[in-house]
Amino acid sequence: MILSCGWRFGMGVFEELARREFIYQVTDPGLGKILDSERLVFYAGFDPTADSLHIGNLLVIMGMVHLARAGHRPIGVVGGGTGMIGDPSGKMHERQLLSKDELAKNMQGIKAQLEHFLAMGGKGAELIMVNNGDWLQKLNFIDFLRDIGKHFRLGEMIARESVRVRMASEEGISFTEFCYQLLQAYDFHNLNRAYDCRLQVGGSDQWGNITAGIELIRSLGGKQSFGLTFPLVTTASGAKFGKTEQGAIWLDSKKTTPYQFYQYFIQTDDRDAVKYLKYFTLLPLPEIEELGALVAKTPEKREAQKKLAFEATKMAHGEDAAKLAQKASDWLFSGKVVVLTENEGRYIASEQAPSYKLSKEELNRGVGIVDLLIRAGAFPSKSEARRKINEGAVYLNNQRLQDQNYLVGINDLHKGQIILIRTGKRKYYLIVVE
RNA sequence: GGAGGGGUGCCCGAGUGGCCAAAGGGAGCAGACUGUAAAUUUGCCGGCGAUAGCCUACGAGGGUUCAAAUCCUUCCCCCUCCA
Repeated sequence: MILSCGWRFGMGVFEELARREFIYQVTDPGLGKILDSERLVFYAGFDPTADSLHIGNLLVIMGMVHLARAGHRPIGVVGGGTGMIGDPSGKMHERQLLSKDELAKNMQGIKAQLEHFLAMGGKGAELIMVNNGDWLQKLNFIDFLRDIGKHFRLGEMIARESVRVRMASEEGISFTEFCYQLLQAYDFHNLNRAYDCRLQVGGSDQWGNITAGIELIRSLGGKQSFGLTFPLVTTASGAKFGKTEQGAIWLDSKKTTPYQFYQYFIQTDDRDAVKYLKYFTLLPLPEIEELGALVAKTPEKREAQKKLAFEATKMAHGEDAAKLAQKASDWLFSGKVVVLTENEGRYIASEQAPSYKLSKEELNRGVGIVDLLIRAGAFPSKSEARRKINEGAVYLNNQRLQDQNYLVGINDLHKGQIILIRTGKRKYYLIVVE
């Protein structure tokens, strides 16, 4: 469907999203038309448990980017109120209340990241950032029951997928969690009142909460509002997307360096490459199709993965950082590097890859390989390090090292001032000597 | 409030007095093969330690016993039914 609204080569944003496989469910098939003919205010919610988002949030972020590019105004909602209630089902640990300072800090971090992504998407409408604690904490229970609770039917609330699954599960569901949908519905209603926000987007697990909001708005006499959910990002091999042994891949370069970010994406399964290009880059679809053809024809060249890694890193960290990450990766994975020159090593270490500083004196004395592996962060315990050495998983300057008692010394320092440690096939650690 | 069932390692789950650091599966890591892919296959998978061994662990505390994940007791939490 080609609509005449001018701003996207004739393709409406909904169509674009659809072709990029962003659309999982829509509350009203007419949404596409409205998105192409009106400027809407829309929102997505984020958990303020950390001062950074991670790539599990990336699809929602990119969805916002597409919408914002098309002229729709984004609101980022941080769950400072709902986050306080949280999910109490995990037995021991009651959800910690975030302090005001923490919350403010986390919200600030998330806001900056969203703004960054929106800016990378080109000029779009300015982001509004709000904390739902601002209104949720003011609520009075009796008023809430009378004004809001009245509009909810228990049958519907219980029938919701998220609730039903939990009720059927062994651990059940607490009243608090059960009420979550009310609060999120109230958020939407509140944003609808305050900003004329008429669209909520989110992950597919948010469907029930979103529709609850839409119904509440309607019951309270608001204009028609909409919901749109994005699919769950999966990996072809069944692993969780965005999880590594070190934990989540964060968007904050202090938590996950651009090099690590780049590495995560370059390791993408062939079967996922095209999908991720559509999701996580702004490359035009025809270009993505071409890359897809290359995956089919010459998969060993990994062109799609390289492009994906570069573009995704660029979105998250900017073009300069993406180039640095790419260069560092090229060096390390060229297959030729036995010993890095000082310049290369310093460059990689300072910019990107995990590195560890060692003094010259200490190196003169010699450092046990097991200790060094732990200090460099390669393994969490000596047992683990020893085990891996025995398995042949440890490489010193790209030479397999199988002597647990090996003392790393000054002789391991060729050309430059760098010692290259690798564990497994692709995890590098640089030891920088000074 | 009553009756019954349950809480085991990252997750699922077996184990009802010693042979249990705890079967099996999943996830993860590593070796082989490869393309920084997948599939396959092999190994590892609480910590310290070269081995022996030691320490920490089966919801939390206390107890019985030479010996407890397993028995007793108190407490906490979850599920189902009844009130």
